[in-house]
Amino acid sequence: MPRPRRAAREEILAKTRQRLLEAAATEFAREGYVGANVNRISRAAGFAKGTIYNYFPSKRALMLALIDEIAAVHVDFVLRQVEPEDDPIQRMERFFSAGFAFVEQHPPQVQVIINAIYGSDDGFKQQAYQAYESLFTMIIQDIVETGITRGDFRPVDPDLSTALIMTIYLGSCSQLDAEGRIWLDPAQVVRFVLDGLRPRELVPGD
Amino acid sequence: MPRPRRAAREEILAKTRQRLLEAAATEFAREGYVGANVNRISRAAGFAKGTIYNYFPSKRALMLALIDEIAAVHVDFVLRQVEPEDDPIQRMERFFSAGFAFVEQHPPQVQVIINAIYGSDDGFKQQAYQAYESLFTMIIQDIVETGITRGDFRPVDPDLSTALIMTIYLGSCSQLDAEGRIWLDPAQVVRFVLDGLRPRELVPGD
Amino acid sequence: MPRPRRAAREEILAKTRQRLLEAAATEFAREGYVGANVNRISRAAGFAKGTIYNYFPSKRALMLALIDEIAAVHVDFVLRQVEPEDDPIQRMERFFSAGFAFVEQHPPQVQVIINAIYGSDDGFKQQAYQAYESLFTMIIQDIVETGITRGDFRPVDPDLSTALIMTIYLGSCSQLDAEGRIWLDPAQVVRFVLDGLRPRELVPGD
Amino acid sequence: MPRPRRAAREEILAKTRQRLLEAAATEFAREGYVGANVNRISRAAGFAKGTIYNYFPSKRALMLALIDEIAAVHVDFVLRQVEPEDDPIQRMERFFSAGFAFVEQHPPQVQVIINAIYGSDDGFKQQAYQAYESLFTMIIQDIVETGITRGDFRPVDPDLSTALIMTIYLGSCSQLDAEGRIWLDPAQVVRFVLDGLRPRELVPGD
DNA sequence: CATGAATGAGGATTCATTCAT
DNA sequence: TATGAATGAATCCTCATTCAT
Repeated sequence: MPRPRRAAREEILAKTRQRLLEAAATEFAREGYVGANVNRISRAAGFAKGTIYNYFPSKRALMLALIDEIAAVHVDFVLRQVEPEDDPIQRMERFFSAGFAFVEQHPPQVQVIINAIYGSDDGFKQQAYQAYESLFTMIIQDIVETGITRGDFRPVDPDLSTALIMTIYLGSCSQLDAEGRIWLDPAQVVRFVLDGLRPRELVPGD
Repeated sequence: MPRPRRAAREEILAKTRQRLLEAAATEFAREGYVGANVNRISRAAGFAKGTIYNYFPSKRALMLALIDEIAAVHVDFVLRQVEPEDDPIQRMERFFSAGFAFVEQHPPQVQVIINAIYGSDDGFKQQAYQAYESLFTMIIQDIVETGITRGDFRPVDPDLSTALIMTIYLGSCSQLDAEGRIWLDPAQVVRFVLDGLRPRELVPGD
Repeated sequence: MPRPRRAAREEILAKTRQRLLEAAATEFAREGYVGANVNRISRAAGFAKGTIYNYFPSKRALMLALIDEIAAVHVDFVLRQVEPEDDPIQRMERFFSAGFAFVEQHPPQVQVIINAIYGSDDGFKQQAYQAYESLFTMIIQDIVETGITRGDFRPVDPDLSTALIMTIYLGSCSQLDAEGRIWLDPAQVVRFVLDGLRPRELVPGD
Repeated sequence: MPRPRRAAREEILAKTRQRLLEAAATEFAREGYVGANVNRISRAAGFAKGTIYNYFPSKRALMLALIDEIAAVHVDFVLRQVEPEDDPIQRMERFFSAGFAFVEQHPPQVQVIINAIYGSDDGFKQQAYQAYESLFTMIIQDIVETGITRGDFRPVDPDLSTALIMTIYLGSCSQLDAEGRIWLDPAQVVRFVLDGLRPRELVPGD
């Protein structure tokens, strides 16, 4: 008898897990990992204190799962919008515009990632780096290296450039005004980056 | 009246305060603000746990004082090395080389600042911004604007550029390897920035 | 939904709360409010130290709740015994005999109230006064004023007399011997009060 | 050479002690014994933290000395004003008027005594009782017993009456309004007491 | 699986007291 | 004798986690 709705049951479980992760993002973003309160997360998600431990074995595991979850959505969101483009320059523009759009749509999630990357916990930092690895790879290989190969970019060091691009992206994302909007103009940021990568006639004496 | 060398006494006080701030930087850097243990700081500085409260009224006040202290030293260190130069390009190079040198010499202090700027506590963020304001002003006015005026840089937006420069600087500072060395090559970072700012012959079709 | 007997659960909660209040009375009575140890209260009630914070948000809130609780029981106990009587004199006798009986049955609770009323904390004082207001009103209106109206008492000032009666009552309650017994003979105390209130033939020359 | 001003030196010591006791009264009155802060007392008296320990070996000793000091002044003040009178009734009136005057002139000191007598610390309670013993004796022997002997009072139990008189006195003293004035009218309080003691023509049926 | 009462380790803070100067 | 820096025990309170229902 308790067999029929296997699918429905799993769907409920997935939805509950999702609500918990959502609430966790808000709490971790506002209070930081150490300052966050697990019970508050569970109650904010509409459950009792104990429920969250049916889904995540510990606060730390919750944070790690959250980093993974955010990164997965984030990476997917960006990659999906970059993919259709062919031109490295336009791919780069797509990367930033999609990235900034994600920030505006998911401020707490982005704050969680920034906390993980710039914070003091090496475990979280590593988790974030691994989760975003495919995005890194994409930028390095599909944008920077392709751009250099095709002559759209100067022959910069791909690893360095990629690191700087991510730095600029993340740094820009953390410059929010009171309403949670990115303070730097995305268009200008991407132009600054592209200007740095664009090939040029050498100025005499360079 | 037992006035045992007023000056000597004040010197001891200053030295104790310094040791406490040093220990605080290490603790806050490793554990983050919320995770830091005030008693541990006091003992790491060589005192009993209560001693720190003779110097700072609360954990929060300690953190704020620490941000100020670090920023003062940091700003002073960088400005001192930038000042002798005249040329905006060389000033910029000095800014990065001095900045990276400071990082290598004071890893915990820098981590504290990064935590403050990228963390969730708006009070700390604001404190850091204010404490670094003179550095910002210097970059904007004495490097970027002067560089534009003199034709060393393209006519970029000074505020935006400065924000990006600081972002790149801080972002680079937080990319440390296991030994606490900056992972990005400082020379390459500054070259990337200068390349982005350098005036150019427009490539046809631009 | 694991709803194990809603009523049973609430009963357990109420019992736990009661045990905590009981232990709190003992501790506050012995140590005073500031000297009392919250952890000790919780353990004396048979729980871990944290448990008390599931029932009272703070030490202060616990004290306020305790004052209310004691006053409610105290007032109820006295009023119940005074009510059946009609005659003001007998009501007064009942007031004292019931009051003293309460003291002998609940020494710590009474000490807590005395601490609140005679102590330095105005918040506690006010809480106690409010909680005992109905007792005051009863004495004023149902004993003193009625007594005066009926000619059982001299036309004294009702407010003053009531204040003095309560003062005498509380003062007597705090005169305990080593075994916690009231040292003053209740019968004599009430006789003293009634003598003061009784109407009289003026002695010549008065 | 350091011999000459023995007297002057002792006078300074006495004055310092006095200032410390004064400050202690204020602090103990406001915060209660446990809540009082020794360092604050010393600084309020115009000295550094440590100074108070040159005069009193511990916080507890300070409290005990303070009780003694207050009681001595209090008893002396009241006895001096009662002594000139011969008539027990007028002695009683003097007792209350002098007592209330003392309260209005030394509110913190009186609060300290009330705390001691009604508080939870038996050591303080005992100290206060002993220090006020001569006042008790005076009331019992010189007012109540004499009054009974002379026919001014009814033949009440002297011990009981004295205890009640002190209870009424102290209770009245602790009923202060916001400005620290005694809320009960002293004249009415003493009249109430005297009415209770006065001999009378028995009302028929009594 | 959901619940929430109970747990107890951990940590910020206070403060009486000491003692070198 | 006066000072005040240093001490560390003591305590309120938080909260991650457990587990019986």
